[in-house]
Amino acid sequence: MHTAYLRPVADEEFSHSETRQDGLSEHLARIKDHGVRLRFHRNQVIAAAGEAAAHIYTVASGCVRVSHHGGDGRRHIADFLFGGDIWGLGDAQQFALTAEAVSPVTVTAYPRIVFERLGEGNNRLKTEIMSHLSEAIARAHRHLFLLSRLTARERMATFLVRMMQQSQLVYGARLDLPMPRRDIADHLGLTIETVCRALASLREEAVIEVPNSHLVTILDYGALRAIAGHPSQL
Amino acid sequence: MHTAYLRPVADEEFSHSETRQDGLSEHLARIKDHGVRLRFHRNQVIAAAGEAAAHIYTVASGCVRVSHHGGDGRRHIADFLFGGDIWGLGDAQQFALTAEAVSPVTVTAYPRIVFERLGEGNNRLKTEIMSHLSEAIARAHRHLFLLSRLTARERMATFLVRMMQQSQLVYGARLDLPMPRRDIADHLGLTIETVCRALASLREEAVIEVPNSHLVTILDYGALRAIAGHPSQL
DNA sequence: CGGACGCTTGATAAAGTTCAAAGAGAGTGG
DNA sequence: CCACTCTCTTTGAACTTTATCAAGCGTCCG
Repeated sequence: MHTAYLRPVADEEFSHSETRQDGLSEHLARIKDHGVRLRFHRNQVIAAAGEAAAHIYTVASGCVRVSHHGGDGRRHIADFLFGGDIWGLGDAQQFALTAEAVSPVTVTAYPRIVFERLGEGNNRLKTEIMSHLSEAIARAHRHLFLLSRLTARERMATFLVRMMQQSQLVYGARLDLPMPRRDIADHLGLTIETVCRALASLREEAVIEVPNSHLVTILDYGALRAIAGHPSQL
Repeated sequence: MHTAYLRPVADEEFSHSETRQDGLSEHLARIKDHGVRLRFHRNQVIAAAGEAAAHIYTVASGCVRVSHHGGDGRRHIADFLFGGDIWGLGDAQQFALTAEAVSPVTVTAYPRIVFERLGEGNNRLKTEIMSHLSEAIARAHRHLFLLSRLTARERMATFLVRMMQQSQLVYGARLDLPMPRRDIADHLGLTIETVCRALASLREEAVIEVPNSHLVTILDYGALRAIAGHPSQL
């Protein structure tokens, strides 16, 4: 029996101590008076690709997808963000990707200009940003390998393991997937149908259960990790 | 007739004014006495994944592939580096990826510790590094879309356009591809055979010529770009 | 000249996509 | 509260793209 993935329910008030935490939140706390709290409905655009990158965002609650839209309807979701995740760092003048609400979302938007002023002469902050960007690169590279070389089953298993590791939405062995199948498909470079079949395949082998479409119960975490493959891919 | 891609032959001595240039080279010039020039044969490992990230590298000449090796022989090449490109920035203690020589390569290795000392209190340098990392993220995201949603032909066309834009190895409309088909395949998430067939398909439509396996002549750059698709993918 | 290696092309197979249809769930209005 | 509708999910069947297997070719180098 694996228990390493057991996690308590995350209280709203704890959301800033959550996943993918770098030391940036303490810096943001210093300009919290400039932060504006915004709410978005499901599928609402938080910031569009091409738009002037005027703000930096932190996700307070909910799930955000960050995606690239090709001209002809083809789409790729680069990442899902959850409570505590930061987005919009980096020095691009315009956003390269679009951020949309997967579920009802609350974000805090900090004017970039204030953040940059905070960074001037603040070496520790710049180091933290570099660290954040480095981690983003490492994540992207792991995903490149997934898209380049893993089978549909392996991608699905890897995705579930990643969600287990980083999501605040784990209750025991139950994993909440707030995003629809289409989003998972566009994240893993598959179609909706293949995502369904990959889940069905894992279900048939008693690795997971799928009580409903937004919930997955992990029955055999070891098997799931084994299917996902090399640890460096997670 | 398109001429925008015409470029002079790059002289060895000009290689530091080449592709993907950020403002980092001037900073490196200040610690050039600490730089060690190293030569590598084809397929020699310059730095392996997992190895302590003790140095930062700049490519003086030749072509380097940066790759991720899955346990079972599956491989993905995240990027190809050419003269002037810098590699090893970011704050990871170990390299996440392996760098190998595609062709005979000359690199300059700077001890990371010296570089970091240079960065202490040097805000401009840190800003440059952030900029470099941001660009690396943007590149990775474009490649995620390629792997996720483009067909073999589209990937090949995109690859050729990218190489045209960034390579120093363009002589008129002739493009030198120093890497073997296997490397291209592992970069594009395809097999060797599919790379061959994609090239053959472009050749049959008179978009390119392939005088020999390391040389491609671009006959119709406009068509190539059209096949590659949305500009944001390049 | 011979052998090794990399490239190309062909035939077959497999994985995943597309098309189609049916079922499940959530929200809405009567 | 129920019926209705809309959206999302699931499964099946046919098809397409790409991978795999196999053979032949060219070229580079000893």
